[in-house]
Amino acid sequence: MGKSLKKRATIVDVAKECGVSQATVARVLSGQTGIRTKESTRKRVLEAAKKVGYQRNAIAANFRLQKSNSIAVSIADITNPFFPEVVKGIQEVLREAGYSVVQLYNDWDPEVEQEHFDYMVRTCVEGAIISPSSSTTVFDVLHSTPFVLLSNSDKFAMHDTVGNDTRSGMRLALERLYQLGHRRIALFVGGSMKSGANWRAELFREFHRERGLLVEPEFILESDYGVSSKSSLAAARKIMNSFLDRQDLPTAIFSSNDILALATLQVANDKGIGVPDRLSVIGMDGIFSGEVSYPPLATVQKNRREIGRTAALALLDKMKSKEGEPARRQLLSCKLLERRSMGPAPMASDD
Amino acid sequence: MGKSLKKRATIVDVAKECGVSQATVARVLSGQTGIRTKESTRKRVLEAAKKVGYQRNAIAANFRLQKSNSIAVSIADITNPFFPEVVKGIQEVLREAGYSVVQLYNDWDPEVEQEHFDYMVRTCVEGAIISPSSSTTVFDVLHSTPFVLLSNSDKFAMHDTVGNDTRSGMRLALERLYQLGHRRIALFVGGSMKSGANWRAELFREFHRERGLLVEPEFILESDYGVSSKSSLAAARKIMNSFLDRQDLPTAIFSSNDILALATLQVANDKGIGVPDRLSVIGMDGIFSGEVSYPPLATVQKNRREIGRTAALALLDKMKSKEGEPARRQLLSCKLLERRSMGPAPMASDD
DNA sequence: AAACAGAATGATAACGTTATCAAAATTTTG
DNA sequence: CAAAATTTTGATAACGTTATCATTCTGTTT
Repeated sequence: MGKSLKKRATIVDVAKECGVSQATVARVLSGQTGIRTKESTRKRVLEAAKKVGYQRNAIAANFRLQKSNSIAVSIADITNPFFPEVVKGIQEVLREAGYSVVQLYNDWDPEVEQEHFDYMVRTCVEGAIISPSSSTTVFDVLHSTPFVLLSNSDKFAMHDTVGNDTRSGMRLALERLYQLGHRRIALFVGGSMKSGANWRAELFREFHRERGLLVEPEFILESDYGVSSKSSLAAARKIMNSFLDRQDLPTAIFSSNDILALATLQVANDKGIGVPDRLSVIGMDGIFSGEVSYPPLATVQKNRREIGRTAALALLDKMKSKEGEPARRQLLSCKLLERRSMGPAPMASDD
Repeated sequence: MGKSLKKRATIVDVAKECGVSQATVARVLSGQTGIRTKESTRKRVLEAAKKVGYQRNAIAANFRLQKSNSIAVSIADITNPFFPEVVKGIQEVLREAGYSVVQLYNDWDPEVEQEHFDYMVRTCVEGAIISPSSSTTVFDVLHSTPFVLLSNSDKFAMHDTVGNDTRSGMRLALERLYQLGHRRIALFVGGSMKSGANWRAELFREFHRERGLLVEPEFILESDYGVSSKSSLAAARKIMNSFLDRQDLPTAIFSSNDILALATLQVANDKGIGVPDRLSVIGMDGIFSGEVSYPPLATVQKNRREIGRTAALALLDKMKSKEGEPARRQLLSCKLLERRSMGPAPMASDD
């Protein structure tokens, strides 16, 4: 406000400076290709622009062109270690395509999320990439704004989505554990979307059924998903603290995300339960902390950057496409990262 | 593009719908307080707006008002675990103040950074919070855009800065180590800004001088700061792998950031060097990974969210202030977080 | 040198909102 | 009940850019 901003130069100023019409100046400076201008005037204009310190007013240009040149990314919480890498992937692609990216964080609050949707419409973002705060998020406000969801839930099948094939990823881990001789496996899930936990438990039971194993109900553990990694960690630690006291421990624990697995590792270390000698621990996501834990955390890795890139490309696609095309769903495959927290099952009699 | 966006409704449409002038509609819908409108027409307008699905066109409004309502945050890399929390703090404050935040990542590339500065001017951001990519970053382009730097370097003394009092933080750690009986301490610094390493080494020597200890030159270790946490970790691990093989190990290692310390922990674990029994390890920053390492990492904690909040408040301040006020420098104090990777120095004769 | 084609330039109208001022409607006052 | 005071409305001009069309300036051809 108070700044003595001596009115930034406009094309009119440039035009006056070098004695041509503003139309000519606009032609030269609009950054368009394939405009015809005499080389000599072109030069004069560029010099004059430099002299008066002209900088294109993007607001005015956007207004005239009726477009914002910006795309919104709506996620719950940038401090969740899953997201930064995703955002980076998104940025890479969208910057390349000439868009600027506005990020909106809703802290898992559906109301804030809806406000953000309103904001997107108001600011005329040309598209959005959204990680829904819950499985019941409604996107009505965005009826004329193209968007892509970061999700692998069936609930959003009517929209374009990009997600990880966590089902296959989970199978990958379970099968490898089985192959390593593990027969007593526990499942540790976080309950961010209540529904999410269910399919995991289902798949877990299915896996056991297929192999004629029976599932010990007590081996399906659930932890509240906190609003931050810190609180998730604390909640998970608490559950593991009581679980790992039992006599008949499983030989392996598969966790639906790395935070849960890291909590498990910590508690195991504290209780002197050797990992992986007595207990194998596998997580899911591939966050950085898993690289520096002890032992380093085996995990089902999601390629987060690729998710971001794929989502961005999908959005650009959608923005170009006609309305009424069927929803496209992309599931990226996960990769099992066998780090030292997993190993062969201990001999049954050893204990 | 292809979307059949049946021309979104404008105030003109609303005006037609309820038979008043667009001026009246604007008065009702501009969201301004203290405008005088008859309650009955006010209601009519609001109803009509709802009916035609009016959403204020923020681009047009911003254009008219000659302001963007947005603020830029320029940082190197959002996947650096230091930043997300800072950004969160910034967002909290700026959202509250009614601004939207555009984030720009330059991946430590000064050229990209300069492009981002140009972008800020073009898009008329009303302010910027910048974590300089190097100590030689030039801010000339931003002469009429208020900005605040995230830095504690003297190099930027002419600008408003918000940073951590890392000097005091480092002393805090060293003094505590001394108090715990450590006399053979090593310093492990990362060389992001070459200059940064120097003051740390200087302070390290000063600390020893004050206590009549002599500094073993080989106890000052330097690691290249990678472009990502991953590469930083690898580089640090390599250095520690050879350093920790020596016979006369220090009893403690202070690292200038948590990544270096976590690498140290890992290598120590691998080599069977007990932490903290034989070696105390302290890091700096307080990133999440330090909570899940083994043992949990003692660290000089920077309150990253508070840094963000403080920077945002400082920027809002600066935006309101007249030009020509002296640069304000805020250094937030750090806190020593004594987790289990640090402990009393081992008895000299024990080994 | 006249006629033409083609390139370069200029004048002007949008884009949707807000702000200013004048006009109309309403209420208050003598 | 008229005049004044006040509230409420309407007409209109910006904001800086781009796009359209008309115009002027080139250079080429007969």
